[in-house]
Amino acid sequence: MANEKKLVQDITPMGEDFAQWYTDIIKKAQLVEYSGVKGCMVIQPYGYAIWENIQKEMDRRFKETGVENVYMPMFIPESLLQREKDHVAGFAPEVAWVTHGGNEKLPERLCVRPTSETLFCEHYANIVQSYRDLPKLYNQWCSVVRWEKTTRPFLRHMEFLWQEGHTAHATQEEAQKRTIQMLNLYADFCETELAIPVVKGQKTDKEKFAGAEKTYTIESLMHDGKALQSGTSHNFGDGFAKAFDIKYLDENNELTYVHQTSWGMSTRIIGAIIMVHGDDAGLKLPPRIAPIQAVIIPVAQHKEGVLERANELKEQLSKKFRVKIDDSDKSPGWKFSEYEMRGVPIRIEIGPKDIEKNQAVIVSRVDREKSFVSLDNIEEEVAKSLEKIQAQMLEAAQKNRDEKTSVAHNYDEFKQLVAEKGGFVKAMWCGDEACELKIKEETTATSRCIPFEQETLSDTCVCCGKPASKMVYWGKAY
RNA sequence: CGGGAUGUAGCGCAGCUUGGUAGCGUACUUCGUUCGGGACGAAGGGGCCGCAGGUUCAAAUCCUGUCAUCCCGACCA
Repeated sequence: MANEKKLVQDITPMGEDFAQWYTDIIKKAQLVEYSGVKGCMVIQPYGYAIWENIQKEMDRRFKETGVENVYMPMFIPESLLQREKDHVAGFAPEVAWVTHGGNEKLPERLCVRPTSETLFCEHYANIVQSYRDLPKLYNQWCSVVRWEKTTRPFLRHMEFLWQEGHTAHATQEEAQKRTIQMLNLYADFCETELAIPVVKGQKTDKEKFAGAEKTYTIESLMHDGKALQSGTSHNFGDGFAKAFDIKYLDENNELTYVHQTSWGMSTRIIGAIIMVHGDDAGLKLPPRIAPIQAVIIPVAQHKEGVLERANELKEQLSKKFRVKIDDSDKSPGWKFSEYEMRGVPIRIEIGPKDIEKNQAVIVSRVDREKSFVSLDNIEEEVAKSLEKIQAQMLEAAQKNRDEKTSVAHNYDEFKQLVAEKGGFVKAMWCGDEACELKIKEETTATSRCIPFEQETLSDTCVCCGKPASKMVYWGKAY
């Protein structure tokens, strides 16, 4: 359709004010509502349904690799949190403390979990005795609390939902293998299910997780050129095992420390879905996780037989797809715009003219392209259309990311790219944290990751000019 | 936590300069006509103006404080 005019009022155009566009969409599409609790948001049914679909598929993938779900307490005694030095230093500034039970002051205060490494470690120390007990591949779906200074829907809540996987292995090799396996799982999940292309790589020491030996990340790029860390996977080596005394007897009857990993993805990823795919008409949800994959809009529904046929169609399609029918007495035009704004991948129009011809009209959210399909093979047509949309969305996101990825050969070029173009800037780095700090200080860009796919852009660090062997993705981030 | 902005009906806003007890658009309810890209008419319902103090005969309006939200930094998934 050539009709490009803005149908939905009150959504600030992206180009005008991206941040406002983001909040407008979240409010208009009813994903999140602010609550009376500072920094905590109400995730509304439509937003939560996206999370449920993400959970369902991710959980399936975890279990396929042998992971089991567990549930840990939400409180951590202060003494337990203190056990690993780097870990507590990293999280202490942002934990919430419980000091009273009823009217009585607690002998030891409890923190509300900001993450559960310490609890898993304590548990593993209890249950791991022999190499036969390993590996332990646990995951939990829960919420965690971090006392953030500022919050934004999905991107930063004081309490947020996530999954945290925690594994214990006999050897460092095995732990490393699992760390990378989960990173790859996240990356594949993002690309296949969410149509979000990611860059896989390792975090620099400055950016790595508190207590980790190595932190890996998948980084995605939003429509405004800012990066978003979309999932992480850490290898702890035996650092936590030593702090928590997690030992097992190996085949040679020798006491050995376990090697651990942890990995997580949060509701923040929903923010990525919005910012990677959305446009000025509203949300655009990847078919695979869209709560409603197809909405049926009866046209001239007061005419005889229309609603009946539309409902039949709904029944038929519901066996294979997530389908909604809107038979409210709003005008068809209103419904068209509404479901576009809410990101529903396809709309099916069915009216008297269609019924006469035994057809329906399928309209894609991606390009508003209309196709007339016979009711006899509509299931196949819907399936085909959803698949096509999923592919188109990934392609568009890839194109956007590629266009916003550039190479800086020297510092002037680097500064200019970060300031004027944004996006990912690829540049060589000497490995010295001082350069990272200087770059952040002067450009506000941070090192996003040292990608697995390395290129040699030059022999010298873009910042200090000393010899460099690592190519790094830099960018402003959420 | 620093700098800036904004809080008036579900949402978007006007009114504030010059105090006199609240209005517009949209959404909502009912009825009728409509229905293939946000339909039209008529009649209704809804707000002690973020909150708490103060000044005043009188405060949405002036003053102080506080809270929340947004933007830019710092911190972080």
